[in-house]
Amino acid sequence: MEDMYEDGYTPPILTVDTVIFQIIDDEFYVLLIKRAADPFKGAYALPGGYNAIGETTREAMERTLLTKTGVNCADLRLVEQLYTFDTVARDPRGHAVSVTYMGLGRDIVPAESDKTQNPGFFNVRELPELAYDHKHIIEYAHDRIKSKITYTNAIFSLLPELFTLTQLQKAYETVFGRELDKRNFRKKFLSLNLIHETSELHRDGAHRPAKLYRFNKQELEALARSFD
Amino acid sequence: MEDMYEDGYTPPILTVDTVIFQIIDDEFYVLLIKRAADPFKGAYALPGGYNAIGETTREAMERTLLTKTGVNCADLRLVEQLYTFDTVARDPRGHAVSVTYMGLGRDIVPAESDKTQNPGFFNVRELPELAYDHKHIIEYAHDRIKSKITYTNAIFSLLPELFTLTQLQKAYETVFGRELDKRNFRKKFLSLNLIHETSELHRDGAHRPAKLYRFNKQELEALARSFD
DNA sequence: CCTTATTAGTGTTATGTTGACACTAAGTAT
DNA sequence: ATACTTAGTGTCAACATAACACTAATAAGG
Repeated sequence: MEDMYEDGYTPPILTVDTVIFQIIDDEFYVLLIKRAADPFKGAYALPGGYNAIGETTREAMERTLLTKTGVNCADLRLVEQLYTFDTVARDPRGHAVSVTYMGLGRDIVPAESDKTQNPGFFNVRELPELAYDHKHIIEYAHDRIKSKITYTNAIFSLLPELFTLTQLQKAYETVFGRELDKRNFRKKFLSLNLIHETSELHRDGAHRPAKLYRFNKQELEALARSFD
Repeated sequence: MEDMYEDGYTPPILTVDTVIFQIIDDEFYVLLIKRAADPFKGAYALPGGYNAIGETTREAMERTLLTKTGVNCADLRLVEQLYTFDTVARDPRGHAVSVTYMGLGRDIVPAESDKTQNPGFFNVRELPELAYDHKHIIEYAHDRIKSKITYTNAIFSLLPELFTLTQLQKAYETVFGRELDKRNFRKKFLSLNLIHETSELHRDGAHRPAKLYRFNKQELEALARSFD
């Protein structure tokens, strides 16, 4: 039992857990599953699972996300490792180590099927009871993205390719959970030179149409100045 | 071989690696060992090792640090997890996952003995050839602490309990690797209310003695405003 | 076509922060 | 007493932040 490796080394259990966020109707949502088995059977939890030998934690994350929620990691716009938690006793057999990831995207639709475990997006302001320390992990991820959008262009990952300045501001407000001043926001954000105006307009009802903008890059880049 | 766990799950190899920094003579140093065995026999590397079953990564870090360098984690002033690297092929038997930690302290002395592996502090500006991707991990850790001292009081961990403003400024300059303006530094840092003056003076040669200061807290706290 | 409703879009001012810059103060050594 | 060395201090200009209200452009409905 102990000599799987030649020198008698036995590693602990390794798992991954993933926090997928997206904005829906100007609210911030996180992807959860309902646990089908003990421990915490019937409770909600982050999608995750065991990290098998021979796969990277990133690969294990992509695999478990697809299996448990039907979400393809390639449809996410930004994925990054968050933190590694020792405190998650995922497995009744003993101590487990969980590497966590955060993923951001738009129009992500979990697939309901036999193999999936009732995946769905939940408003982060009204979370159900969560298994393990997953509430803590979600808060950690939320803090990370709040911080990240102040010194990078990470907000692109939550927006469509073409967007109005109002949509951009709303995305910030949704992540921050507070309102921002319209004129100050526009002045500051435009000075960062992360986006450029297009010739297209967004028509959306009985009012003046808004110019549509596009990010210069759809990859993460750090800002010269921080944003807030 | 595959059924150590009842359901056939076999975890990958789990290791920890630790980046210990301290300031010596106004230069920034990192703790390295000389590898006694292949792979990379004879090359320098971060202290680290296998994470056994039943211990947390933090416990594995403390254990391997003590074993390989004689440094007791309790003598460090600040320890935090950095990142988990999949890319460290520590083990020729295959893919390994390495959880890394950063530790900061002062007057840390590695112990030379049979069990230790030639531990010593190396100036981060003149590093020897390093095993694995440990150079990358050290740079990652260095970036982290550079950033951390701009929005927390983390610098306390590199200073003695009583210190002068000049020593404080030198500590920042050492971590940043660049010089700061004396008047602006003092004005800004004192406005953060992290430290208070004591009645003691530091006499150090044929010149005006300097007031000694003390941190209000010897624990990590975030700043209201960022510092730079 | 005119009115209304609705969101888009814009500038100024006061306050605070940053960054550049040079001299006096207090001690020791000779 | 003089020289030397590090400690300690203030101003000003440039820039960033935060508070704040009106006009512009369109669609819908009468």
